[in-house]
Amino acid sequence: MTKVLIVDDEDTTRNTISWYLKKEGFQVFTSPSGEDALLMETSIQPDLIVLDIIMPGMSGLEVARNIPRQVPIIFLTALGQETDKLTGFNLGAEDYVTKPFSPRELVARIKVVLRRYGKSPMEDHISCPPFEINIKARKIKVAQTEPYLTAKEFDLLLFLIRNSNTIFSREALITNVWGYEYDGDARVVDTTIKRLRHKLGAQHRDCLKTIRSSGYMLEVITNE
Amino acid sequence: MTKVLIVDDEDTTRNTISWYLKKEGFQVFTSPSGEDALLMETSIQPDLIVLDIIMPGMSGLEVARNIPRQVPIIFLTALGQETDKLTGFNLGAEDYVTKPFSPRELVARIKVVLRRYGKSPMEDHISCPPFEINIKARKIKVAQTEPYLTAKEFDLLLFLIRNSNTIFSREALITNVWGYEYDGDARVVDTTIKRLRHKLGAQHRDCLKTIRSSGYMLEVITNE
DNA sequence: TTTCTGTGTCACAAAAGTGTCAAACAAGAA
DNA sequence: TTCTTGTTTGACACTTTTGTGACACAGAAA
Repeated sequence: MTKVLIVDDEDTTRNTISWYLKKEGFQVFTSPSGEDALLMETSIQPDLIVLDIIMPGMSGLEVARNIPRQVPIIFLTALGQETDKLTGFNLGAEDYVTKPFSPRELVARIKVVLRRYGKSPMEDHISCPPFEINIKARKIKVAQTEPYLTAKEFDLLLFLIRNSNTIFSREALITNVWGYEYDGDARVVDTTIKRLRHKLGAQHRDCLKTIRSSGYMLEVITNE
Repeated sequence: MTKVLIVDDEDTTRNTISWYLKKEGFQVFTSPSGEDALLMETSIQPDLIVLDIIMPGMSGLEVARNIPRQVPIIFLTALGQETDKLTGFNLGAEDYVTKPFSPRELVARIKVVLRRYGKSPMEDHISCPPFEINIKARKIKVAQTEPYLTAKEFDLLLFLIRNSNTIFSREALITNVWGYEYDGDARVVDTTIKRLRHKLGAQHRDCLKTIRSSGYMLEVITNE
């Protein structure tokens, strides 16, 4: 699974790119600030970073300077900031995209850079009986049925499937599925789990285990 | 099991951080004062310390200065104490978090620092015949069976397995399993042991030895 | 605009876990 | 044996945690 981290202070930009990349089967992480991005970088270890240069607080260039690891970066920049371009390439930038840009173009460039780095193409299908997930289409098949899941439901289930047979506290699920900055009641998880169980039907609702006073877990049969 | 020591004079701060960390599977110790913290540090040998700078009595910086061992420290500081920041980094601070802070952010930073130090939050499997413990799923296998254990039962058994063939007094078990702050009858241990024995069944209930007027011990065969 | 869908919050009911207690019981000392 | 001390156990009350339906609200769609 190829991980891409998007750093930009504008919500719309983040969301747009994120949406297009998810559709292509990437695992997407976003951060609205350079400071947070640095933290996330270490823990996520993304395969590529899309980095806005102009941000309040720490600039994209500073972020790039402070990343210890060698990771390809694509900078987003306003029209005609030629000096930045030079600095950026010195910092190991792989590419530049000038705002405003077409998301499709950005996705294409991301793919090019990843290919250059020998990253395997993104996964687009996961099989984890009884689940079959088509990531690009964001569709899930359980045994014969193909229940309709909303965005959050899908994300949560996908995360649990990727990490099956592991307990996650509500907090952990919040940070992994709802995201870093989400601040709200952790019991949304309960509600979403409930909705998922309902949609999975009597047959498979039991895959979603409650581990009392610890959290939730997706249990699937492992044939060791 | 990764140990984190939290030092802060405010009860709420201590408790909040503690709660979030425990949810993530860390073993948490807390201290309301710098003096105590120093004592605890030597006996506990935590993997990371979260240290408030401003405290009555000994300040966080002094504490840091007096810790002989090399251990990563994350300082908590009030907004804009820039001078402190410098001093702290000289004392080997790994990170700074400015109060007020989001607990989720702090947890994320703690994980980053621990990763940098090559510590992961949890091991995931223990084998100690006839016991097999899957920590990620909080499941325990005894010979063929897989008895359902409640949270406390699991914690107690896990502790005893980790420290098998060692006698613990009820008080010791209370502080290690129930936690420092627990104040209640130490005889809960008796009840929990009883419930465990019941669930282990006739085959293995004898692993849980009673050492009259000393405490309890888990006895397993060691083949040296 | 109005309508519809997805998402989060809340309050309450139901379920499950935990601690306390007292009586019955065992071990060891005198 | 008998006494004393410490342990086992079941019952019960109480607390915590979870499930669920109803509702509010925002943003997309019509």
